[in-house]
Order: sequence, then C-alpha cells, then structure tokens
Amino acid sequence: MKNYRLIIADDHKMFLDGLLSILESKKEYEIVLTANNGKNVAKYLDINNSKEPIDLVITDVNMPDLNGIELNKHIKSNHSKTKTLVVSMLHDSMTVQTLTKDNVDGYVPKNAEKEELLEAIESILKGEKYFSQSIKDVYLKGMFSNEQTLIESLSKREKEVLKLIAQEHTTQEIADKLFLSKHTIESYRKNLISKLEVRNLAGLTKYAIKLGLVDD
Amino acid sequence: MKNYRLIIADDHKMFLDGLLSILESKKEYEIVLTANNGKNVAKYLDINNSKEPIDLVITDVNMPDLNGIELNKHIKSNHSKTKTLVVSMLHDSMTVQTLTKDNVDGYVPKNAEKEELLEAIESILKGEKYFSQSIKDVYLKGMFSNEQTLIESLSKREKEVLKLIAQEHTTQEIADKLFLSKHTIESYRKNLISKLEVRNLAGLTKYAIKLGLVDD
DNA sequence: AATAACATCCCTGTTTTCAGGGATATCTTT
DNA sequence: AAAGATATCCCTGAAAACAGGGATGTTATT
Repeated sequence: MKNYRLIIADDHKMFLDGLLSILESKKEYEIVLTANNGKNVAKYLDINNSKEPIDLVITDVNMPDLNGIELNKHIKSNHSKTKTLVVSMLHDSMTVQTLTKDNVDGYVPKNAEKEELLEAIESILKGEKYFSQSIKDVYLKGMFSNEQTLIESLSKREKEVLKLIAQEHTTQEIADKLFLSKHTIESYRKNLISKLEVRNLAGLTKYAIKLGLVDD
Repeated sequence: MKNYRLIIADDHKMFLDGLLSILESKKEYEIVLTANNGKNVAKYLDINNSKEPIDLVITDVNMPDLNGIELNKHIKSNHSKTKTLVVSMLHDSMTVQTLTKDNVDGYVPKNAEKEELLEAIESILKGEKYFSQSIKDVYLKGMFSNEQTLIESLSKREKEVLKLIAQEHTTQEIADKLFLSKHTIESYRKNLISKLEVRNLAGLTKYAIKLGLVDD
C-alpha cells in the first residue's frame, strides 16, 4: 500500500475542512500539515522536507503572508521533488500563466466535483500534470487575446500617464504634475490610444482599470 | 436532546463537504437535504415542509437555477418558520442589503472560522439574527456611501446613455443610435457628470463599470 | 391640482481631445 | 555600428467634450 504525505494550505477554515473530509476517505494520503498561509508551509518544508519528503502541497492562491503563487515558486525552486496543486476560487489568465510558468503540477477550481479533485491528486502523484478544463480555457483565452501582450508593451512612463488620464486629469494637468510639456502628454495619449486600439478616453480608462492602475 | 432539521445548498461540492463535516460533529443537527441549486431546495420545502418542518436552510448566494437571494425570498414568503443562513464568498453591499430587506436570519462569509459558523447556526435556531462583523461592515459602508444612492438616482435612459458613452461612442453616434438629437445626448452627458460628481469621460466610464453597464 | 421627476430639445462659447504629421536624444539589443 | 524602443518635444486643424445657461411636454407622485 502506497503512502503519500500531503500538506494543505488554505485560509478558509471551512474549505480546509472540506478538503480534509474528502482526503480522509483515502487511506493512502497522510495529511502531514494544514496551514492558513503559505509561510508556514514554506517553513515546514525548509526544516523537515529532507528527512521525510512531502509528496504534494495543495494550496489556495489568495492567502495572507505568502500566497499560493509565491508558495509554488518557493517549492519549485527549493523542493523540486514536492508536487503542487492549486485549488482556487478565482482564476484570471495572468495567475494561471504565472503558475504554469513556475511549473505548477495542477490547477483545479474550487467548484470542481470531489471526484475531479481526487483524480487530479492521483494524476499528479503519478507524475502527470492535471488542469481542469475551465482552467485550460482561461489559459488559452489569455494566450490568444492580444490583451495581455498589449498591456505588457506599455512602458513605465506610458502606464504612469495612462493612470493619470484615468484619474480624470486633463493633459495640461498631467504635464504640470510630471514637469513635462503638454505636447509630450499629448503624444503619450495618442500612442496609448493607438497601442491599445481604443477610440478615446473611455477606452483608455477601461484599460487602466483592467491593468489595475486605478482603484475603480 | 434537541433535534434540528437542516438543509444545505451550495453548488461547490468541496465546500458542501466542508460544511457537512463540520455539522456532523453536532449530533443535534440532522442534514435532511443537500442541493447544488436553490430550485431543489424550494421544491423540497414546497412539498415536504408542512409535514416535518425544516428549521434552517444554509445557502450560498451564487447558484444556478435559483440563487441564494431568490431562495431566501421564497422561503420567507412561503415557509415563514424556516430560518435562513447565507454563507457566501463574495458580499457586496447590494446583496447584503437585499437579503436583510428580505429578512434573512444570518450571513457569514465563507472564510469564517468553523466556530463562528456554529455560533451563527446556534443563534439563529434560538431565534436570533447573526451577521459577521465583516458583513455588518459591508452593509454600513453601503449605507453611508453615497455611491449606491447616486447610482439608484439614474433613470433608465440615463443609464442607457451612460453605457453607450462608456462603450466609446461619441455624442453624435449615440444620438443617431437612439434617434435623438445631439443636444439631448449632450444634456444627458452633462447631467451624468454632475449627478455622479465626476469631471469627464474617464469618471463616467469608471461609474459605468461599477454599475456593470459595460463588460470591462 | 400641484409638484417633482423625466425625457426631450436648443444655444453659446471655451477647453480638451483626437488625428496626423514631425523632430531629437538616449539607451538597449543585435 | 545599426536598428529599435523609449522619452521627450513641437505644430496644425478638426472634432468632441464640457460649462452654463434655458425651454417644453409627459408621466408619476402627493
């Protein structure tokens, strides 16, 4: 009988209990540690992993102290034998992309059936990758929308100007604020409109929000 | 020994399991039904409730078929003896306000500790109301921010124009689209700027997004 | 019946944005 | 060394937005 050692990290107590009750049905999984943040998991691995290695860390994305993305990165850099499975509520394409880039072993949304979760765990422990269809969809959507690349094509200064534009400042005001010529800001505005393929201020504002440059 | 009959509704299987495992520790709670949508709960109550009444329905907000808000409304209109407790991930002030208006008995966020959940259930079964502090905060914030009232102060037509403005249409284009004079749209734009207390298109666009009039 | 809110339209004048050209200097990458 | 991206600045003219007035008829609400 196989015996796998797992760690679960989630700051939602109720959800943790849900995972535990699902995993308790499987005798071959030993839950070595549960944590409500990534830091404690990282700490545990750093101290104890060499003695009795952890096979799999199941983690949420949004957690205090050390979130799932950072935790995955840490594990993949320092504990290469330990697999990682992300189980999360929200999944934007950026998050999925970052995680796959950091070599995460699987990603299952929280609204998945428990059967799928168990399948994901099994696959990963066998050395395969497991991504739910909805996660793949999000990933592909992110890949084939030029949105992401557009955003990345903006320089620091351009983002700065875009932010101020979205904050309802006029060209003149922005020029004064940045100690630049009015013409310079006009150029930026023009370039932004053309780069982001929008028509006017409204479009720029929407992009600024998408980029997280403005609060609302 | 008391015996309470509960129903749980949540479309997230894992979360349902979490709730179940928490409630199974309490012998006095009998889980009569679990459902992944509101409709099945409503149906069950409509058929069986008079024989053996249900004491409490624990429900998520976002569910297919019949969401938590509608389910609560249905229960409060047709099964007044059945208490309701909402357990949800996201909680905007509108949702909280609607639910309290519809006389929900409690509201606990999903990231609450299991102790708090059990306390909420106990309180409600005793006939009290239970709202987590974070829920109260959201509620109060919604009450005292003029944002909500501002949004509600917009007429249907104003919202329609605002939407088109945020979709990057010019005044002339909107006029053509709605078969109205350019001057009319200009008036709307002016009124919107003054009502929403913003300076320009950027501000209007941000409000349109907040209102959910435009996708992004 | 009166008031308020809504929807519609009009005018004038100023400011800002948008579109379309350029130019120059720096810095990085090939 | 050349090419490309970045940051900066300039100009013109048209289109659009913004500010500030007003007006009229309809529909709710009181």
